[in-house]
Amino acid sequence: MQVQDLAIPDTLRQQYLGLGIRELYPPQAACVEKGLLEGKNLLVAIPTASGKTLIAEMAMHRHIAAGGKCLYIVPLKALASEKYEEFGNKGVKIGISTGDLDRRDDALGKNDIIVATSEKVDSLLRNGARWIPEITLVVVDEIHLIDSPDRGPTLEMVIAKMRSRNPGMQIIGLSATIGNPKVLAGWLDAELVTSTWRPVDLRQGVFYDNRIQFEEGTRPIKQVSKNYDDLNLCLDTIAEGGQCLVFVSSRRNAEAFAKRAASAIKSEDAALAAYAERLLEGTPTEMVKTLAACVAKGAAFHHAGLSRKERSVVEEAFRKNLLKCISSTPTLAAGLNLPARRVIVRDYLRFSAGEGMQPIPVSEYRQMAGRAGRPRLDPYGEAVLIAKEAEQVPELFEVYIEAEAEDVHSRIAEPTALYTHVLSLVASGFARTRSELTGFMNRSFYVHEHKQGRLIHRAVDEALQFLITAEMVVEVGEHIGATELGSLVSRMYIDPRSASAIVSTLREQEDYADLGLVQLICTTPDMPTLYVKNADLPALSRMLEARGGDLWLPPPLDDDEAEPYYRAVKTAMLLLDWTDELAEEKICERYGVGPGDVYGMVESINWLLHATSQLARMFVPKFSGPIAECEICMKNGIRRELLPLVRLRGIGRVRARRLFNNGLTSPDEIRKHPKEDVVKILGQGVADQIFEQVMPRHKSTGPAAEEKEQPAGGQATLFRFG
DNA sequence: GGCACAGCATTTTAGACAGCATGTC
DNA sequence: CTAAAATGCTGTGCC
Repeated sequence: MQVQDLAIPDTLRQQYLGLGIRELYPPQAACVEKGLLEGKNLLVAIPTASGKTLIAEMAMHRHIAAGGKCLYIVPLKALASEKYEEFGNKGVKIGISTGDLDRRDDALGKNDIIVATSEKVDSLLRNGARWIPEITLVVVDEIHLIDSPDRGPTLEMVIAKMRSRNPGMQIIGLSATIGNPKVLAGWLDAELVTSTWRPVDLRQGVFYDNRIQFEEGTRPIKQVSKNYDDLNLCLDTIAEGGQCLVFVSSRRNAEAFAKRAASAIKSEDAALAAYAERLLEGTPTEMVKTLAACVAKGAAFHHAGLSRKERSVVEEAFRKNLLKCISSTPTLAAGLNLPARRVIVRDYLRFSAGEGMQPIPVSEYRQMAGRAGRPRLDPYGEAVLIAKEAEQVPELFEVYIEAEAEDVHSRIAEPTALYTHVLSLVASGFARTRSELTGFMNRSFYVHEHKQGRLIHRAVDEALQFLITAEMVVEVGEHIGATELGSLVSRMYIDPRSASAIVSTLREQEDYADLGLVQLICTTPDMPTLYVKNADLPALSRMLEARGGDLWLPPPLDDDEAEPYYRAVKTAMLLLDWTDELAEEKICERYGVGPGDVYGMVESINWLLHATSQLARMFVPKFSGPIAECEICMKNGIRRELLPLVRLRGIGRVRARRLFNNGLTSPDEIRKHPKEDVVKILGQGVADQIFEQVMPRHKSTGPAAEEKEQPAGGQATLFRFG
């Protein structure tokens, strides 16, 4: 099918022709034939990198040309940014909305395409974003993630809510190949497009005894290292001029492989040295030093312990073909598009708590294998599994290479997933009575899949009962509605169980304590917690001994609850070290984590502290002041004594500390000192900025310091009935 | 008695969404 | 419950 003949806007056609795209890939053509450009719903279940983006883009431009608006839903923040870039510069307005990147609500609605994560879309629906009814096309990327136990229910609910709100809208689901695409397509009232076609030839094989056995023929691999097959496979691709991605099961494995690869590759490139230098800026942690040493020699590792900056350095250097090899945990498999000539799936067993070592699912193998082969750059891609015994060779072929993809199932019948979604349906007006609630759930993928909803209706009742007991929902005759608390919890996007635990524990306390507060939040299901090692136990007991009085939750008597308790306490300790201004590298060392973990944890607690301070304002006003202070301390990573200083614009944790240690402990104090003192500490520019704020020039406006201050009392206008 | 070290036993183990309101070194 | 690598611990040999 020729681009020339497509019913797409002419500007887009010219763009494509300009890029040398004249003919559609077969799966793309199939989509057009099934009514992609005529508003038909579509489920496109095709392999990674076979042109899904173009399919979505053509449909979106059609809608925009007809005055419509499009919503593109992605599973990861990193993917949102990637799609934002891809869709940009083509004559339409793109907006992006994730937890940390956001145009304001109303301005967001001015865009033609809005890219957002599924949770953010859910949140926008809960908060009543005004542009939602204008959406005429929803594209759901990686729609098979509806099967994910933790995040799948949100995706399912978002799809159901959007379709319920905008009944005439077109929906396009983009999926990896799955076992039961017809069932999913049936739920979406969609035409189904499946295909195994790929733009770059993918050769899949198993390595054993110094050769790769492909489906057709074998390929010998030179044995450079005696002990490490994975390294030999990697060096083989490099010798041939390709790059290599190695997927392993743990961070430690990823780092160990990168070290080995680095000392075997030994690149000496000035550009690589510059990247390594960039990593070492500031005071690097041990992990970053290791990473920089590897990068300098042409290899790197990639896992969630890396901060965003570190990740982007690695990704960029790999894209520029400077890095020859990355060893990675699953971060890279699911995340952004970073293809390589050869993908080595070294560890296909992964530890899982309570279940021991588990084989990874076929879908995950496919996702990793799909990274092999860069379109237009590599002649072919290779995905290689490593066998340790001869018998494993046919087994791996059977279990992964020739296996059918798994079926996709609804995960929405999990009672724990339903608390938040039932509350949201009630609070945002999707269900005003029990029968409306049942009616909504009857249109879920779960009921479509199982042809009956006994289990789910029971789970919904259970969730509703919890919400009524927790005073988030009230039932008056026929009518069910959200209370002020329920509405707030739904809009803050926290788990009702978290909110309930926070409110009831706050109410029980006589006195405020940072430790108790942070401990409480770390115990909620919304907070990720650190793993507790045996070696941590002495330090934890010492802490419980010394500061037990400040804890708000006593140690459990039951052994089963000991682990989550210790995890929460350890996490709380890390966060208190952060507000105690302990240097990042010390925190990483003390808790055995990477910079990325620290940021992740701080980000989570900030979100929950914000929610907690809103809850406290409403229900436990005596704590609302100190909690709001704790929130600012956590956001900046400072002790309480610096609070007055960070209220000034341009002052963060470092500058505030420098001022404080020089005796300038508050804006008032600064005003009393000669300006030269501040210039000496922070330099001319910053000093100017500070004095502008500290010295009131107009009586009417007052100093900026006061404007930034938050009101401590209740703000009735913040809340409205749902 | 004290130290170095081989060899066996034990420990440890992936990832990442959300609020809010804009500016740190 | 399944693996594999790093770290911890014990015991031996030697001075």
